[in-house]
Amino acid sequence: MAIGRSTQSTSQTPEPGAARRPSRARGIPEATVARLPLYLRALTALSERSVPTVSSEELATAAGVNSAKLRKDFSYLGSYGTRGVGYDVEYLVYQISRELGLTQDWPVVIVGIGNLGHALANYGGFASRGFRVAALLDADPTVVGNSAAGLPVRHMDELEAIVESQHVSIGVITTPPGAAQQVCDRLVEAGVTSILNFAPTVLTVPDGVDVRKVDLSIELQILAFHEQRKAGEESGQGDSMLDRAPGPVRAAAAKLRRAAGAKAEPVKGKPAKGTEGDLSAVMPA
Amino acid sequence: MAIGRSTQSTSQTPEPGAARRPSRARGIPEATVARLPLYLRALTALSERSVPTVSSEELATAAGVNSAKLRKDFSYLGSYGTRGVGYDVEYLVYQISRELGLTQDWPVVIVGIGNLGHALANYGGFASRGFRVAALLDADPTVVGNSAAGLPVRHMDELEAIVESQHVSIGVITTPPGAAQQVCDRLVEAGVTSILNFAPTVLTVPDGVDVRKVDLSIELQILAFHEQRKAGEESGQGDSMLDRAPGPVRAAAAKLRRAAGAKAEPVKGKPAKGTEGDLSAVMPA
DNA sequence: TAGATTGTTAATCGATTAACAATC
DNA sequence: TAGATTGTTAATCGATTAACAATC
Repeated sequence: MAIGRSTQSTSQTPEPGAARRPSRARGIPEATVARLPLYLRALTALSERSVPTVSSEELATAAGVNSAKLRKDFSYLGSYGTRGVGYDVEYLVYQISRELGLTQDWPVVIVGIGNLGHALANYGGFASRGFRVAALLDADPTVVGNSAAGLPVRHMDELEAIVESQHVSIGVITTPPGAAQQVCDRLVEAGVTSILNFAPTVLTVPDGVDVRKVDLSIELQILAFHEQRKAGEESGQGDSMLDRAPGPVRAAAAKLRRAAGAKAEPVKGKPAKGTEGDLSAVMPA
Repeated sequence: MAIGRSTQSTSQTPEPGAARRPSRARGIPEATVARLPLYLRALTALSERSVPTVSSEELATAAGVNSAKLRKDFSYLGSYGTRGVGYDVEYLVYQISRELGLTQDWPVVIVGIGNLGHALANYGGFASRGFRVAALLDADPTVVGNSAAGLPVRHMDELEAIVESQHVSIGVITTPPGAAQQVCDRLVEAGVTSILNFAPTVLTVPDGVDVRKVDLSIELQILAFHEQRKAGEESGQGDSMLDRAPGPVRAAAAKLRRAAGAKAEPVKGKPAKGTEGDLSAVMPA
């Protein structure tokens, strides 16, 4: 591990764990920042319907949060509402946009134009909120030159020149996991200071660089956890007696299993739901 | 809002806001559950390199968290380590897999086979961890019948039959935003109880249904917020004097602006970085 | 003025972290 | 035994929430 580099997993919403990230900027908590885009989206929809004002209760419902939280969040931005009336939709759209930095244009490069990179290049929500695809980049000569979303795919060699000439500060990584760190290093070296990582890789970046990650596999695993819990509750089946045994018994069993050099192998291809994990691979006979 | 339905935004990591979600299952905090997949990924990499044991410090580094947090997380699962030695890699892979429900197979349907649905269907990480694509579905007749990732795209009409016959409990929504709620309703009605939503829509689901969302646009906006802050710090430029003014002054200005019927319009197409938001649209002359 | 709704307070809850006793 | 490392404790920090005074 290089000194002065933080492994900023800097993942989802709060995660104040990420060591050196200044958890609040100008006093706005991370959790609030993460909700501002939700409010903005709901407000934009109201704006399109020409709704002039909205109460915290209505807006909270539209954004999927509770109104106390919303009012608290807005209180960090300032006093933008009117007691007894609510919030001016247009005005709040502007204030939140400004707070999020969306009143300026953010050129973005996407590196790795496989299926996912292609999908992102075509993603409408990209352009709609101040983000502009400055370039699509790939290392594969058979992909370079193709066009995606009306833009040519350019070779990685051009990365530095593009980042510098177009003042790109945000990079999106959609490469295979093996290439992600290397691409990240080049982006950072070229001057990118914010990275959105779709590769299932923990990126190491210098201080001052923000990394957020989007990880399909992790999301599914979290759902599976809750799904399993639901199934267990409803059928009454759950862990084996042994796994529910009190600490000492369990520890002794663990020792046995380790001593046996147990090789764990998740069971695959079994019918779903109501299937117990096959313990035979790790349980002593 | 229908009674008995919760708008479970149930977004990223902690978000204990989500009203009725039982925030811990068998005592495992949500924040810990969300990190288990990270540990599992790091452990799997060690396993592939045939590393027999790992310390909390090493594993924490590989997963991008600190070791105190990792040990605390593992303490919720049980006592699976050996003091003075560390953790048995294979054994821990198995225990975490089991905890996450990955020792069983989870059939998944993907609804909406545009660019993103296509990308997900091809996503390797899908199959690798107990998730199996049971079907790809789309409402568009010109898409139905195409094949993606070796599977035929089937018509939405088949949704209910597929969910029931294959015991699908997890659905992935990659439709346009306008169709998402309707698709969600059908999935839930058919028996799906976990939904991963890629559409930028707040989904309303009955109690007992988990929703997680992945939202590219939100991630980029959060990055933009921090990026703007960095730019402001380094150049000393930031808000206008007025916007930094103390409460009462700001409130008075707000009132003026509202009275003027200000129309906010984010400024687009401007050169990036170092551009101030154009306030002319919302500021009184 | 009376009703409505914000902005803030204070209590509660959950997550993080450092430190260290337990123990391999 | 001595060194290493876990599992747990307790303090701290940040986020959520209900309630209500301020005020439109």
